[in-house]
Amino acid sequence: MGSNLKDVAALAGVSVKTVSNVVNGYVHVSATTRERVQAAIDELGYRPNATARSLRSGRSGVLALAVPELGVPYFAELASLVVDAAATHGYTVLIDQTAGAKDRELVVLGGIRHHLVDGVLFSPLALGVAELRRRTDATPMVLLGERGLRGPTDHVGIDNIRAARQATRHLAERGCRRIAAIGVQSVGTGATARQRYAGYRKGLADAGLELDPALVLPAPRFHRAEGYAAMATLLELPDPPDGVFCFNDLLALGALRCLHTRGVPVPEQVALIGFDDAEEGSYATPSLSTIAPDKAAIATTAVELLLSRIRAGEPPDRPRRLTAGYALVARESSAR
Amino acid sequence: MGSNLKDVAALAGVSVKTVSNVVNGYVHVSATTRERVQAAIDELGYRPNATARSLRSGRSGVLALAVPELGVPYFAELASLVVDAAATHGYTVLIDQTAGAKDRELVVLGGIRHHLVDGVLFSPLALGVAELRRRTDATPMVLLGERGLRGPTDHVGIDNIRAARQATRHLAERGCRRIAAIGVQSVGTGATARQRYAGYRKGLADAGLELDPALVLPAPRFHRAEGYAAMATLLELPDPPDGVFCFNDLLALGALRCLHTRGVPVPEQVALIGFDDAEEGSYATPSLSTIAPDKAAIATTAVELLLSRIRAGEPPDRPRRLTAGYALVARESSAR
DNA sequence: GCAGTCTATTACATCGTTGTAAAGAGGTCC
DNA sequence: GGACCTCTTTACAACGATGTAATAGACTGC
Repeated sequence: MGSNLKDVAALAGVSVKTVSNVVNGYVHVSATTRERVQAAIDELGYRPNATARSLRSGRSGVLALAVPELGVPYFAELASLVVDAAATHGYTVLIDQTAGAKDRELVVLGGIRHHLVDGVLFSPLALGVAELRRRTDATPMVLLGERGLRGPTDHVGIDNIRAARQATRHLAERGCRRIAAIGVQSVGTGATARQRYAGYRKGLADAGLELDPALVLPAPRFHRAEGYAAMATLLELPDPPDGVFCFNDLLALGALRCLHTRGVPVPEQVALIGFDDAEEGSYATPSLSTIAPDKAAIATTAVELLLSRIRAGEPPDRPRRLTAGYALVARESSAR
Repeated sequence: MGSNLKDVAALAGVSVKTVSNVVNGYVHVSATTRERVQAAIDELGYRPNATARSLRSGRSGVLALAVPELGVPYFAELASLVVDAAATHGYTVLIDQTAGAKDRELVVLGGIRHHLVDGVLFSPLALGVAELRRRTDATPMVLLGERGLRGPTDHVGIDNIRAARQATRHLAERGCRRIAAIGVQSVGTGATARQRYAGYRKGLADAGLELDPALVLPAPRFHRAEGYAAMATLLELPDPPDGVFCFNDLLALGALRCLHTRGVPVPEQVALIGFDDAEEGSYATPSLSTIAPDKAAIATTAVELLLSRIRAGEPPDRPRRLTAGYALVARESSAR
């Protein structure tokens, strides 16, 4: 089965190039030779070697997607959409997991499978503008996530600050007066966390509320367990919160579980809002209010931007920063 | 930056092969040339072209993983583990989503990016033994999932029948007398669904319970919404169930949400058990009892089996079928 | 001084494909 | 009959890397 053009050519009694012409649908091939060649192809079960093609053409038809971890629903859903978006353009996607670790993110910057990948979609957690600026690899790259990163790189994301501000205001409008935040980060650059925190503070200000540092809790990895633990801490405060803005849905779901366990009614005593719109949240009880980024738009926009860069062939004169939409989805966890 | 060995060789004033020798750490290179070459490499920012290497060596260092959809936590978690397992062996993973559609699964069988992929991990939904037998592509392939498929292909999975039987018995032991099943499938071969259904019937028999066809509901895609709808149907029966075995956790979580909405206490009035052990289930309220397949074992075993086939280079004389472990995790949704 | 051994480096072919240029076959036109 | 087309097919080089075999040089030992 490991047949190549040469084998087919020998069997059909034609030159290698003629077989190649048949395979690629070149027009000036006589009907008889075409048939003969096709028969040989079928007999040998010939399949073109994508590696050789790629070496010849300089294009592999493969994109890389580097995310922290597929176990987090947001990244899994995003990956799913990216894979589909790439497929509509004839591209396949290679996945890299960084765990948000700086060393592994640097590997991504250095270049994954050099020349085997036409372009890179990268959702960094630990790296900042400085590292991005130092990048020398010429493979086109588009960042997913933080709109705020004023780096030299193309970028697609939503306006995190505005969305977080809106989420916070939503809780305030619902009547909350002590609004906590779960998810600030000191690790890495924590660009996402920082922006959502900034939005949170603006939202508080909008509502004329004071920032109480005791209500701001960290969560280095945005996992459920951290949300649970943070909520437990909040509930033990002398003056616990009546609303919580979690920087992603996993944190919110962890917090929700904690509230259930302690018998705290949601939303009556504590209202809750998350971020990401993981499908999971809409099936929780109570269903989870959240900020729903337009993930499909992010995926298709990012893929198209990346492909346009690949087609252009030259490094961008200046980075493009595209913004996708989002919506505040009010569900039961923040109902009045 | 698109430099190659030739450019480096020219700059260093040596032959192409010498540069290659330096890059590959060949021993018989004098210290002075090595230095000179290394300097040239650094100056040009040379990176080996993985495509060319791959053409030369016949190995790409890339595995393909074909799953129905990453949006389903089970496949996302599995993909995450597969990517990590592959990475420990220096391999990268390319992801293909089939949506469980027959035509797209056939594409996978036909070969993805022929020769650009060293091996394929495939979790088929629609295809059966007949199609697998017709496969002609020689790329090593390992199936993930259904242990029962008596096809010609290597395989890693858990004993679905036994696990499902145990789950059903678990509900019976808890006192349930009318145990429903959600998740039978008529689409495709539905091997997973069929096996879990078989286990369900055996479990009923073990407990001396009769099978009531009204309690067996379909779910073509194993999604939350289907679980919700099926549960709604069950609750409208004149004689509704007191226990439900859902063929995966998403169905169970959908069912759970439905029960909450109708005010049915879980597990007091209806007990619930799922399958897959999605992390989500352990944070639901009540937390979800489930069958927990050893996903890490499945991923590492499958990757290692696949790599051994790749190393061997020849098609297997006869397929290997490896079985990973699982555990029944009893949580609140089936507490006494 | 010369065979023999070892090191360092090189030219060349090759992996499978396709672009380029050119050659052969057949026909038309004046 | 020769110039000039068009259509079909071909040989060759190239993409970037590495294995093979060969070369040149340095050193050993007698």
